[in-house]
Amino acid sequence: MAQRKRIEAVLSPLEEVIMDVIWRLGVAKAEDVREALRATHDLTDSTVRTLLRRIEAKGILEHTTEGRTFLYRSAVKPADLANDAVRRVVDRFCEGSLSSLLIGMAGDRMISAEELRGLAKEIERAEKKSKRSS
Amino acid sequence: MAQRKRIEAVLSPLEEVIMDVIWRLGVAKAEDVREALRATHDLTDSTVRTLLRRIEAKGILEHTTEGRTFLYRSAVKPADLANDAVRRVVDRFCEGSLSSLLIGMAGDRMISAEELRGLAKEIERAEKKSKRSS
DNA sequence: GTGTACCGTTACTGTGTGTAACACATCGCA
DNA sequence: TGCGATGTGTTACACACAGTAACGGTACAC
Repeated sequence: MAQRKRIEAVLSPLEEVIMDVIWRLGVAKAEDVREALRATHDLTDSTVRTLLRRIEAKGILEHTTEGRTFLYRSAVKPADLANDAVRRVVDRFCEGSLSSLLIGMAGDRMISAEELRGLAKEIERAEKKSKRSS
Repeated sequence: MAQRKRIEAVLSPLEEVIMDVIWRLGVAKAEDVREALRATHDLTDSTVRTLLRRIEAKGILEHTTEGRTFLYRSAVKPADLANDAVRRVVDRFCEGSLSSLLIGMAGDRMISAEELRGLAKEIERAEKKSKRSS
């Protein structure tokens, strides 16, 4: 598995909404984003562009150009952001122990013993496959 | 297991530091907190009190009085905060699926298949115990 | 009754976020 | 070749929140 990118940047709520659009579309120009959000957020073209630029400055987006038009795409996977966010949570509240967090989530019915076993199996399969191919 | 409290409030970095102190001490008055942080944060009495009041306003702290003195204690467990934080992350980045998050963390070497199995066992034990006692 | 310990009110500064106007460049077409 | 449309960059403003704290009131202890 490729070495994951470590992400410190935190996205503001609206920036996250924009990233959702990008992840859904894969590639998008400013106007695409604006269009996708029209129903929920009535932003001007200018606003959307500012947001896109800010997100890019944080290293979460990148763009290429097609003619004069910027094509934005995500520089990171959503799972990467999730991972780092969880890592921060674990470090802060669980003395770095992911286990204690999971146990808490089980008590909270967010996950069950069966699910964990299923995941373990799945992870092993993935590990074996990557070992064979390396 | 008692019904967990659902927490929306987000703590600022410094507020989190203060909560760390409270969790460690169990109960603390303003001066205790100030003392505990003296090495790392040189805050005035006034500042500490403002922070304590703000955290209490968020529902994370509560206090009783002993004479004229406020005794602060946490209204929530650290694990509860962690849980809600993770829930937010999962909702935002993993379409609500905790499994996909865990798989990502496995790829990231934050957790292994063996650990998941161990946790599954532990959780089952905890579940059985709580069933017997109910 | 005065100093001291404790709390409440108020507020200032800096930074981040949402929002956008306006200016500049370029392309296609009349 | 000049003009509207399209696309981007610069700059900025209002608001909220975080960190910080001064100041003023109240009550207890001696």
